[in-house]
Amino acid sequence: MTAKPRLKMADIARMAGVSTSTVSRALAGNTLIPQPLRERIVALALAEGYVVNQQARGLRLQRTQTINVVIPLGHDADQMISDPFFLEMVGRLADEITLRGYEVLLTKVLAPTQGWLDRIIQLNRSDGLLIIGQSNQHQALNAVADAYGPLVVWGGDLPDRRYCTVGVDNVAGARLAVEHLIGLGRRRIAFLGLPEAPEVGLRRQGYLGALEAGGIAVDPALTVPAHFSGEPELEGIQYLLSAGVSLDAVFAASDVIALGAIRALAEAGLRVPEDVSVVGFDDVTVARYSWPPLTTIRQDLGRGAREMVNLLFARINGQATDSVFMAPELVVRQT
Amino acid sequence: MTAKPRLKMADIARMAGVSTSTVSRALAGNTLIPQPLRERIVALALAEGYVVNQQARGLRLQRTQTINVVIPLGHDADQMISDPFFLEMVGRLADEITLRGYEVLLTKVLAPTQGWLDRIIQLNRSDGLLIIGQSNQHQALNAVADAYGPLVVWGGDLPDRRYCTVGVDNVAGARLAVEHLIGLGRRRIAFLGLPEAPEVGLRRQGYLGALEAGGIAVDPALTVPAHFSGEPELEGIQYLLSAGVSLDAVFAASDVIALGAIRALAEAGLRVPEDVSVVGFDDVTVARYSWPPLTTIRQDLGRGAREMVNLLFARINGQATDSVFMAPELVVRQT
DNA sequence: TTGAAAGCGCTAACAC
DNA sequence: GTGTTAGCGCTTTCAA
Repeated sequence: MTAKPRLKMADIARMAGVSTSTVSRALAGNTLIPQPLRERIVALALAEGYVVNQQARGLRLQRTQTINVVIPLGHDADQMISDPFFLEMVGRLADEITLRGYEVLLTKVLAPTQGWLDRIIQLNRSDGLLIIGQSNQHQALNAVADAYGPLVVWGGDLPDRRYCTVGVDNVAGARLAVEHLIGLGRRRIAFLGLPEAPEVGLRRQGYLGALEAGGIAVDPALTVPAHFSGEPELEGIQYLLSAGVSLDAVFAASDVIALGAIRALAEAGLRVPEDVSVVGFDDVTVARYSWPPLTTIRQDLGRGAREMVNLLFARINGQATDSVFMAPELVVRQT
Repeated sequence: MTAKPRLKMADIARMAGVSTSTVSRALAGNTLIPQPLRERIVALALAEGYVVNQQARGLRLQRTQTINVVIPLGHDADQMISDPFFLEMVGRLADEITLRGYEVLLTKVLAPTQGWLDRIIQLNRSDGLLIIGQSNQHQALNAVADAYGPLVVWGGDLPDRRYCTVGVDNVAGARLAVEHLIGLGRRRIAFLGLPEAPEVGLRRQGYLGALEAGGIAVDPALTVPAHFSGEPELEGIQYLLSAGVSLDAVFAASDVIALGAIRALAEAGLRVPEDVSVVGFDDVTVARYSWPPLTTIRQDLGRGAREMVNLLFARINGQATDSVFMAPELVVRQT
């Protein structure tokens, strides 16, 4: 293995018998350089496998051609992003960013500490920030948004929000879900999810609103704080069942929680949807693959990612942008 | 929104009444600077929210403190990485890389063209490459590995492989799966997967080997090229069923394909596992959440990611490394 | 049309 | 101990 030294622009310049200025201009497609020479230099670079060093270029130009996708993990103690929703979002964002000729820097912030956002910005590693989920960092986001423009957040519409946000109308989505369950004749509807997470909190608001509108009294025993991912959501339902709480429906704050619940119900000998109806939230890919296929509230991830990236690039160009909250959609499948 | 100018080291130096050299040394924890002064400078930087500009630092130091996670998409026409296996791998790698104080640059290569790997290297955006999946780039990887050290690939053990690889013994895994099915008394075992993908090809080898060892004649009609992700895998099984091919078991090259198959079987009125047994490959998170829970071949993603990152850092430090192929494990659940 | 030279923000060899 | 200075690889102003 002979580590061959990397080429620099000066090498190409020497080979071509011109200065680095000329190479730089030629590679940038500058029409000051006559086309034949330009093409000769471009061909030479290609043949030698030379590409401009982005680190040096970035320092000079004061930009990085990179977007930082950040996942703050304030609630989730476990180190992993295991929720497929986050993972799919990362994939979609990466597609959109790549499409625009930018690179993706992926950052997970395990325990957001004072100044974490400032730090990321000062590091000068990206031209803009895409934050997936507000976690428990609503105030930190507000504080930074006043002084730093190129920032777009995926999340819910919280009061006093001053940062540009893309998301779904969580309250409306939850209402859709619970109204559907009520329409099915269900009355004992459990809510599974950690309400401290902003979006889950909004979904719980929608749940409570729909119950009230349906004339159903809220039973606090039917709310179980389930984690966003991992195994613990199994325990949520198991806890309810072992406590002897009767229920005929479950509204879960995420599809993963819903799938866990279905499994726990099945293990307890309850049939879905005959004995208990279940509705999830997200319409993650696996919701379609589970059996029975999961009824859920669809968030259009593809569109969400596109909106986020569009807004971010607008903001990078100094434009002001509004937030976008998309209408959620009930996808009735078989649970 | 007042875009406040970013601080540079010179600003901190002025505030502290010292030179930038001193600040640089202090921030680096250099003991040449007396501890009180060092602490004063560190405190000042913290108070001002100053962090060293990584772009400038990287140029000077000739390193980026960044690992490039690359996903070559040679087979899959669709732009998305939708297979949860890839997505989970990205998450795990990100965890391991972050743990070591490095950043993650995520790159998807949609249609790998001549010289794509050289280009990534010449871009100088990372200190090492982690390639997820060989796709159809075995030769390109071999070619580059001779001259570029810090490169580790997730994939199968192909002949003539010269690059450092981490993966699972795909042949053994497939054998495990098919032996299990044979042990269940199954004889008409279908194989679902695109054999052009290297790992799938190896899994098919194991499938054929196990059939032979079990004294079962191979029926070519039972091999259906199913895509790695997306909906098309549904069609695979549907095609078989509509063609009137009888089968009593399915070995799928991935869990996603297996889940699609289960759904197609259910829609055709066939019960899993009563009428048809199904075994997947990967043990992706959702394999546990599906109902019935999927029997599958487990690849230890956590360990795999750890091995890849460890090997990569060893190689960054100039060490030679061996490849690692882990023993797969049959996880018997209910299909 | 092309090249020389300055400078992006940082680190470290060298001088004091 | 601390500061001066050179230079990492590039782009672009300025001069020719």
